[in-house]
Amino acid sequence: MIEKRIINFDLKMIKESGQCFRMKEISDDKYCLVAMNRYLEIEKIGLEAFRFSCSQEEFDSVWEEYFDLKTDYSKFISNVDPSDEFLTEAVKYGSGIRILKQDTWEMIVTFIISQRKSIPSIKNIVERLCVKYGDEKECNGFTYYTFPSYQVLGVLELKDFQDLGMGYRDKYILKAARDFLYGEIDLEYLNKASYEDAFKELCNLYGVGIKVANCVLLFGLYHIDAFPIDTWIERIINIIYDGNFPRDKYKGYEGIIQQYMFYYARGINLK
DNA sequence: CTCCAGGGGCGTA
DNA sequence: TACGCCCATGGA
Repeated sequence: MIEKRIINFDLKMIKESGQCFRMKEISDDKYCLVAMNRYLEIEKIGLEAFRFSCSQEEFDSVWEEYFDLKTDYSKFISNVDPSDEFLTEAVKYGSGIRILKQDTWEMIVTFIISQRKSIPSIKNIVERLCVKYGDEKECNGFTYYTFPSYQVLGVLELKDFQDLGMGYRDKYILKAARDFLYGEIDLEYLNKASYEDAFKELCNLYGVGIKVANCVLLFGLYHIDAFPIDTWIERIINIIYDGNFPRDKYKGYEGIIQQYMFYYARGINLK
């Protein structure tokens, strides 16, 4: 157990921001997640104070980077064009959001699953996949399941996915797992590649298009200039920005701006 | 280029 | 109990 003081960090906002699917609310001020083959609980114990259920060493080596805690998000918020009422409200509304640096393989599979799915549905499928093919682990008496590796998924057959509810996406995931397993695509390369190179490589995967590739780039590879356009963002651009969002104003970190927009639009149920 | 399947759960009425 | 929609993509 360690305690940290962190600003622009809201567990509920991060959980609801649609970038991660394995974070759960235990109570109003307490959340847990399974990520990076570990289980973590975080409790809000004061205005800007949090208690992490891990050692200082684990925090330093895993979670500080995972939650992007070295980045000052207040500068993204204060740089918003004040004449842009929607975005000004959006960053206020989602001021505790952070872009997580999640496992690349997990992001590929998760966002393949996400296509044409609602967030609750995505969570259910991911959980079933982990329970069935992840490793069972235990932390302080709590049993959890890690996200299955491509080594595990790549040797399965299509029928092994059928009771998980992923529908036609099963063939995409099996093919992706085999591509990694047989070295058709390389995680090390993806991690080091530029935005453009990683984008091209991701789009070569069967079932990965522009939207999913940008989600992997943003939520897994921390290319914060990636700007995924889903139905919500498309709706915002059309309704609020008359079909043209001024990305240039936020060049280099438009992915973070995108996340505020997404979270706000969903929160107010923009129609 | 356009159109549409594909599987199934979730939210709204 | 219906029915539209869902953080899209591949293939015709």
